[in-house]
Amino acid sequence: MAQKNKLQFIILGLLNQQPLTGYDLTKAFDHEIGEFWQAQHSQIYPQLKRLEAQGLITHEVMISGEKLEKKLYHITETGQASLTTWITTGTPELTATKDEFILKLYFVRTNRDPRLPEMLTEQLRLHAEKLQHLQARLTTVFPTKASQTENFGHYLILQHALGRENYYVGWLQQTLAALPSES
Amino acid sequence: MAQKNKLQFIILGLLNQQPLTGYDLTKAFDHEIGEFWQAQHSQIYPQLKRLEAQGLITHEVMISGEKLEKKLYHITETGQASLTTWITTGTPELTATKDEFILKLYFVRTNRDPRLPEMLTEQLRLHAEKLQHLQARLTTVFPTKASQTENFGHYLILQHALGRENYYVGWLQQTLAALPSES
DNA sequence: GACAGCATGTAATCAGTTACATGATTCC
DNA sequence: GGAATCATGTAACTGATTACATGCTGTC
Repeated sequence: MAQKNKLQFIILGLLNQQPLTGYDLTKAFDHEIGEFWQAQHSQIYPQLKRLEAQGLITHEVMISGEKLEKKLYHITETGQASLTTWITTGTPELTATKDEFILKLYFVRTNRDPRLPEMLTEQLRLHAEKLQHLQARLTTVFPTKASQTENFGHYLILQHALGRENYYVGWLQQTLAALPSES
Repeated sequence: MAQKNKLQFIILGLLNQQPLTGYDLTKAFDHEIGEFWQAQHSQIYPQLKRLEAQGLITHEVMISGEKLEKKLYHITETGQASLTTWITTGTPELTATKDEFILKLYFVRTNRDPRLPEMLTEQLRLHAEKLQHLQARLTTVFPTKASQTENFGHYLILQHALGRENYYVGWLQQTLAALPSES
């Protein structure tokens, strides 16, 4: 069932928190939400038009300075209903993680393949960096116990991503250590 | 950089093990390799034509029964070189895992959201099933220590997927247990 | 003869990336 | 005045899914 256009729900979810322009939404994908989902402005602007045509959002035109027009989008009640339905409806399909490194590994036939140490070491470096980055994010975005329950979902997924990277790093270290010594 | 056409390398990798028809390749995505990558025949047949046009594979026509033609594809030396280059070249981009459930969680604002227990329980069931399935696969495909080093890459990624699901299940259980009691 | 499975292809559509294109505002 | 950033859009292309389309083989 492909992707079933998840972007529309991300936009609805973000607009449900506060009115935003297309530009604001684009920036959101460069920062916070970009940690686990990406979208470019060339995808966002047409999607906004479609959502508005469906009556899920509306916009008002704001003027910046002399004449620069920006469109501030608001979610409608219909939009909120659509968002709620999406969140409430079950998510019975586990999306396969298309990890290119894992794919390459599949075609390595023996544990004596001379490329293995280098391949694993590179991934170890990358995932250790990601782990560090997530650790820093978690402590800056959620410094206190109280802040964690304020934006609970965001806290959960950051913490989940951290745990996942932690597992990945451990697995890479173990696998590297278990390789037969080069000889 | 999008996907950079990984399908071509999967096909090359599979043909590097043995000659196969388009139909065989399609089936491979329903079974073994389908555990972590998907492709339909409508994507495979055109890709085979492109790979052949590039000289990375060739085919011979086989006759089944009276007149059913099948095309048995072989990898060429150029194809093997291309496969090796792909595996050997670094994999510096970590693909973000686009997990729809995680995305939904992001829009849940408080730990008292009444939808949380149900959402987490459903995922727990799904990932526990996946975990069991992977465990069964690992013991049937790699019953002995010796078999593990025979097809080392496949063993590694199955074992990696198992560990990942194991982490996911544990995280879901922990998160469920830590929710405030319903009242 | 019916049916499941073998075998190969194309067409239409959708999601997502990259590139093209334009203009205003703010700060130095 | 120049540069970075704000702000909005379209076009071209790629990767992937779904649907359309056809015919043969082996088994009951």
